[in-house]
Amino acid sequence: MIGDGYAMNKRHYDSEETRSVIAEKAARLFSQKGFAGTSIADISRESGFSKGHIYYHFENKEKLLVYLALETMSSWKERWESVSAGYGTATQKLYAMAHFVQNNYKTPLLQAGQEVASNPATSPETVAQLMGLAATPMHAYYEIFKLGVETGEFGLEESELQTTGFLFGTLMGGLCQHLFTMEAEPLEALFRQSVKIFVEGIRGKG
Amino acid sequence: MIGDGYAMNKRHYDSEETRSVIAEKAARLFSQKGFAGTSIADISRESGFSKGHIYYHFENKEKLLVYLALETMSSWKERWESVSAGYGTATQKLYAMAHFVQNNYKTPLLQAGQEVASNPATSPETVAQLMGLAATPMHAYYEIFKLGVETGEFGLEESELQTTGFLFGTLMGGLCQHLFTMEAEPLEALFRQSVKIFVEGIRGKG
DNA sequence: ATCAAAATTGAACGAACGTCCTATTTTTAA
DNA sequence: TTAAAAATAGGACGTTCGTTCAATTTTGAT
Repeated sequence: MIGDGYAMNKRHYDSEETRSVIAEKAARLFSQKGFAGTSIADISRESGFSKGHIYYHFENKEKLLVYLALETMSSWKERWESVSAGYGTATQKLYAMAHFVQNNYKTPLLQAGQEVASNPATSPETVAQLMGLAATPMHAYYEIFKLGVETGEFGLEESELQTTGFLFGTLMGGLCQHLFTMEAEPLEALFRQSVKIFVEGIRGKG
Repeated sequence: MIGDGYAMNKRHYDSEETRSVIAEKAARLFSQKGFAGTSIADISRESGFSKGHIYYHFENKEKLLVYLALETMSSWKERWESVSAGYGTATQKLYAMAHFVQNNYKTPLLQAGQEVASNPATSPETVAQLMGLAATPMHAYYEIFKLGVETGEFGLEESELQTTGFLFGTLMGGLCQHLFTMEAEPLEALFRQSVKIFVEGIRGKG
């Protein structure tokens, strides 16, 4: 209790937990039913808090999605960097990424983001924020392929680095769409086979 | 004018054209904005026909989407079979497929179908119809890889045939999502590179 | 114990939604 | 030319939507 001079302005009445419950339920709903397909009433019912209270924590529906997408992506990046450090070769990192994506990448949420971004009625500011999101995983993929070329694991031209990362990301994203409908084991096999095809398809020495 | 005994019951007052205009515009809207994100008013505005008239041609919004998805897929199959006959090797067919998909595959529409199918409020009959749709392109992909194995172009186990087709389809579908946001040329390059990676990644002789 | 601040509710709003219904116009057959 | 049929428009319906707001309960500091 001594020395509480300044840091005491932290407000821990904890409606922080409420906020995170709302965020969690909203994320799942947006992922499963899309942005337009999810109503505030849905989020209210699922989270157990009133519609009005959702607006106490989030300015509006659009800002809620943006918040979710941003938070998801920044946490994704941190976690991947931690995982990535445990693997040495690009090939290993690629397999690790596939496994990581299956368990962490909330692609459907980013899809909801794309839904919002492609709506002409959406504010340019929101669009800009949402479009920047795809850059995070793309950069991570790019880094792996760049490493692979440097180590000689992969035989890619400089110009193919970006596009290969893009294609790998597209495939990862596509597979994630089946997260809610397929069982984990066969889906994991598909993730692994994806990596195998890419590794074989671009390996050095032609 | 002679011999009009029976086939005369064909009604060609041609509101058939109207129907197809509505269908066309609705398909583009569902593709771009999703099912929930597209209103009947949107379709009315875009097609130039009144809201009420849309219900003259289609029972309701859900049936309209099902009709579009079904029609799109059956026409897709016919056209592909016609194109496919012009190419001899599995590798050639794969490149042809990528090009064909970019110009014909209305993947976003099937995504809208998935959106509807995953909604618990959707009738089981509709769900069943929509879920069967993905089978059409999957079978076409499967046939190509099967051919490739038979000719020795590809080195795949029997058990990998289905999954490889599935992965190729996932990648094609993912790339189609960029049809509305990317320019045609760079997108075509991505389609081609996809095929290259697959062909190299699974070719015979290891 | 008291009181201001924070958290939370529930009702109310206008707008937009899917659908339906009644005209009105256009087409076809007689 | 006329009358039935088909095509089309436009508005009315009940509902649901996102959002706001005044009222209430809970919390933290004094």
